Amino acid sequence: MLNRKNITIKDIARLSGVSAGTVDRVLHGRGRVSDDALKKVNKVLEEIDYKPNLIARTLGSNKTYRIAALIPDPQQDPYWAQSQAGIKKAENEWAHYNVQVEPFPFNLYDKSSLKEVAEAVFNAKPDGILIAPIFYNEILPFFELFEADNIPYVFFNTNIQEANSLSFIGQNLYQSGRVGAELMHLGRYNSGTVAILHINEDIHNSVHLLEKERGFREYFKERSNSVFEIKTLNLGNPEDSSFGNQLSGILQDPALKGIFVTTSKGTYIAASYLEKNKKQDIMLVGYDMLEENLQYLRSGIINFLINQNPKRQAFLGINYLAENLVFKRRVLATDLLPLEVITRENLPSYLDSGIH
Amino acid sequence: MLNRKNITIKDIARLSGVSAGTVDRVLHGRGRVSDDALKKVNKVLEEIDYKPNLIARTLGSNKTYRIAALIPDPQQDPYWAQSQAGIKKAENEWAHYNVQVEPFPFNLYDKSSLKEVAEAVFNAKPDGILIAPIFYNEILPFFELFEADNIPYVFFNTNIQEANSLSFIGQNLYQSGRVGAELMHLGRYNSGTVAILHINEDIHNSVHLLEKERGFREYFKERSNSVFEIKTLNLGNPEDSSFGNQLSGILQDPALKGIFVTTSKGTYIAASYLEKNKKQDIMLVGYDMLEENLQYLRSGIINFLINQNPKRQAFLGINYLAENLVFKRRVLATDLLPLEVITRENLPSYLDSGIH
DNA sequence: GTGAAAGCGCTAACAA
DNA sequence: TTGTTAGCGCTTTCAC
Repeated sequence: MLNRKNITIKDIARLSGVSAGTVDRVLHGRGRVSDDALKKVNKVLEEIDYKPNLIARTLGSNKTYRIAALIPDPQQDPYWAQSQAGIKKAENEWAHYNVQVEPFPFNLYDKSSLKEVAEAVFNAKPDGILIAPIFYNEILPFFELFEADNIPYVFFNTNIQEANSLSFIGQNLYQSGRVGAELMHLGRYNSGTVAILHINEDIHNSVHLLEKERGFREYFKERSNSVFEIKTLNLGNPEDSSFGNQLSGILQDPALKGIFVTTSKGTYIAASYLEKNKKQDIMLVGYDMLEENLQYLRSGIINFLINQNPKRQAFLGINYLAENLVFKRRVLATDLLPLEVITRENLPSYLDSGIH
Repeated sequence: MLNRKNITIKDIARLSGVSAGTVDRVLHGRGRVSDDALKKVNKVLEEIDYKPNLIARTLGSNKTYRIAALIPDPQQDPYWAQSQAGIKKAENEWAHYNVQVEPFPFNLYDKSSLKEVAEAVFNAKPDGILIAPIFYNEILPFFELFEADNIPYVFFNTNIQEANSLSFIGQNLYQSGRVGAELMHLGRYNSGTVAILHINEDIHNSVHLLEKERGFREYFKERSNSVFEIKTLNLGNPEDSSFGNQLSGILQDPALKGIFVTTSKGTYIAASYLEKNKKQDIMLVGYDMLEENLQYLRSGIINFLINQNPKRQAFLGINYLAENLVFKRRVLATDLLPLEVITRENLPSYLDSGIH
């Protein structure tokens, strides 16, 4: 266990015949440095393996970083509540490094709200921004503003390719649909009807849902030996009067063998209808570990949940921003999280482990 | 975004009318402090919410921590190679805090090797120890020694209840067997023979394997509607001449519908036999994302892998030790990781994500 | 027992 | 353009 002493700025200063202050200036490109000094320092830097002591750096600079979190109001949806939990967790872990996170919640059901709140974020001049950019048109104009101010921003949940985000954390939606199909395919049936349900009170993520549908359909297209008929149903707000009728309608189809629900809230809504109609033998595959979904998973109404891991997504989002700010570290451009399959039997292990 | 300045040791010193040094002595119980001073400081501490600045602490103390990692030789087994990868990852992350990890590999196939290496660990007087305590009798006597030296140790992979380890990271093996059974149950069959295969060249973990078997059997016992006959087969070293015969033997059973293999290496060995014998329709459920297993998962020979996540187990083990040493943080006593289900379709997402 | 003071490695303000 | 200096908050040594 050799304990080679680390190289410090002082060492570099001594070796290159300048002062620590000058070395600091060279290292950070701040301030005017003479060509001569620059050369001398760079020469030394090339020869040795200098790793700045980040602990000392944060202590010395004594700076606090403020991150703004622009996400849908957690109170409006359990899915987004989990995101918020991830943000809180990350904030706790970074508190040592003087990183603070301020939430800027917007109304999930009112696009203009995103605009207003984004405006507020911009005015707050944070050091970094975490965004769930679910309303494309509303958020788009702000990216230029953020970039003009040199404020790094990270996306999670939804990606916007055209923007210059520091990184994106989410899942491969197409592949997610394929996993849904695979799980459905595991059931005992090889023919009949399978329904894809978009229960979509928040219309924002229709692109999301279509990607999942595409993956789902393509999986079956590749398998000629299974002769499912795949139907898509777009259901709107569960409060609407037509909603119940439509849903009950398809449940009457005697050929119906399985349902793939593309949203997390939709999953337990569909489950409740299955239960009400005593449809025990229909495979139900849906999304996310919402409390309601877990109940139905335990009771066997839901067969599989695909975990989109909203908590971890947001957690990683803050992490990436913080690492970039504190450690000036270049971070992953795209982080696609694993498509976790939750079943009745492995559910307890997911709940027990501290990760989720 | 209120920026309440943090309370420092100086503040406490001023408020209680003593010096910073004395406050430090009180906080850490080091050194002799007069009753009077003790009272004054404690009074202030009770009234305010003091959170030590851990960054400053590590910088100030300028101490380096050495962690010894006592694990099977990674070169002998791909499973343990993954553990080592986790250790390396953790070491990198903690390098800032002057935490170093030194590997102490022992021979997986020679119990006495563990003894020797443990001896070497003890002599190295590390600040913390990560152990995969797979040979019970050999490692047991060392715990007293470690404790006498006040060296915290953390288990992963295998737990030893009687020892006073700081924590244990692993999985619930019984539940893991249940998940295996559940996945098997998802197949298209409801009757026939299902084989549990213990392919166990390293006899050490027989307890492990029996726990998995127990879970597997109990799952089916709870379901009277499925009439599988469950057979257990203990196979030894794949190099042995009898091995191939035994394995081929059960594959001849026309009633055989599925195989549950309880070890990671055993999984691809069983898969290779299925492939050789062109047994396409037999469900194969096994363990871990070894490269060989992934091939068979992709080609459809293996249906499911349960991920024991050796990399993450070891990673967390170092994390827990480091947090305990650096931050004096009390850590989770038992961390049972999620029982991740890997399928052909979600595999890419597991490989892409940086976690695994 | 206790306070003063130096130091951890880096940053940043200030003279020069 | 540069070196010096005074911190950041805590630990640790060393007189008293």
